[in-house]
Amino acid sequence: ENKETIGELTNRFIGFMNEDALALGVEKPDHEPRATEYVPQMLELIGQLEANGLAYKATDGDVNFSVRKFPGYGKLSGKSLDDLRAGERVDVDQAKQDPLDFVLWKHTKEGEPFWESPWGKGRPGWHIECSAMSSDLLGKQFDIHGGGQDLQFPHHENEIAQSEGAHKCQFVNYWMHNGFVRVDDEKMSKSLGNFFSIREVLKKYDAEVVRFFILRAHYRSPLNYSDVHLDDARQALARLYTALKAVVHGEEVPVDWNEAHALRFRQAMDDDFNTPEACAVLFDLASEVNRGKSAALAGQLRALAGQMGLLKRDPQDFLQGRHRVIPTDTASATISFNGEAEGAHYPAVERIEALIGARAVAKKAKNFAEADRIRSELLAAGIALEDGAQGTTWRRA
RNA sequence: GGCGCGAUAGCAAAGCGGUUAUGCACCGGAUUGCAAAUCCGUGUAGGUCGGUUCGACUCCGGCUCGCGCCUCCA
Repeated sequence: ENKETIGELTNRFIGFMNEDALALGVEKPDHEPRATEYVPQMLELIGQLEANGLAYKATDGDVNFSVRKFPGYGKLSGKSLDDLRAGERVDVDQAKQDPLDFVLWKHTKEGEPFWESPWGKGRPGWHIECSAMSSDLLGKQFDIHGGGQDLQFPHHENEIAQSEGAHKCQFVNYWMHNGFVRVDDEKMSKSLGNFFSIREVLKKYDAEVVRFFILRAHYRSPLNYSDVHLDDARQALARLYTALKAVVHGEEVPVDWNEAHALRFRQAMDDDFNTPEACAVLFDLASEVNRGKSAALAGQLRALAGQMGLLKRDPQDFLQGRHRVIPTDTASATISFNGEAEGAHYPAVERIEALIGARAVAKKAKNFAEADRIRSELLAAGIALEDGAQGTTWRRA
């Protein structure tokens, strides 16, 4: 519609995705394969499946995988071929030998992109892409394969059938399926109109708050998104940063893995990535930091949180809402305090500091009415003051 | 209908066959000029019906409710 080529369009959206991931503190993968660059490997895999008697060319020109000929079919999702109701919602393709057979190679259709192949011009089926790319980059057998729980069947089941059917060895050692994001307890979907993107959320909420919100729940659980929950996460994360702020702990130190909290933390993370339990350890540690003002424990708190990509910033920057990373339409940009949350208007830092100074003068003169008036004025503007031994500090309320 | 996952206090969310999860919110106290932050303390749990057990939120079974998949595409 907008005259972009397929390559330009996909590159544009890959760029957006990378910006969002960067903002959330997601580390870059070692490989970011693209299906279109792996067609030769896919053809090789399909050829191997044909040689092993698991693939056939159907009357319509498609090359299909024959699920009945692969003994383990259904082992991941616990489905039985005889119980599945093919054609329940969509008419069964008559060219298939079995209704549940899936396409490895689609014959070309007018106006669609195509590649040459031993089975004629066409394009790959969805499932074969993943089998070809993963075995090429990670080997015929590898440890962990992840994905949304909706992909377990048929996609991951089909990946297993293809990969094990071609290579004759176990495909994946562990499967990890994550729960869905819901909005106000409804499934996020375009038809419900409750669909929004990461970058829209990041206009309103700090990326680290979003990251922390996700880590507070187990990856397999459904994640119910709502502003109330994001606000809750922000308050909780502020407690951790406040503990760091209260104790001077100098340079960043590595995790002391022999220390009690670290042992609990590691145990939780080793148990199917129990990040909620790991977060609980961080809060216990924060309480101890607050009690004992121990620089060593504060360093440990920051180091352990860093394992999950948290608490990496200067505490004041977080508490005062500075230096947020917000994706833009062009490139990621670090913005400062005044470009803050959509629709909110906070006073300039100079203004805040001037008012704090004026309040200090009033307090010294025992003019508490004026001091309280200034504090109220700032609070109404979303700025909370805290009087400590080292003077008054401020943060976003 | 089949297969799978889930149901925890006001909200969110874990572990665990008997002993405080944790966070937010709330309440009492300390601290503070008053607050905030922090500390100390209290309270509020485990859908429902049965079973196993000396003892069940935790194990087993039924039921109810919710979610995913059972489909072309991705």
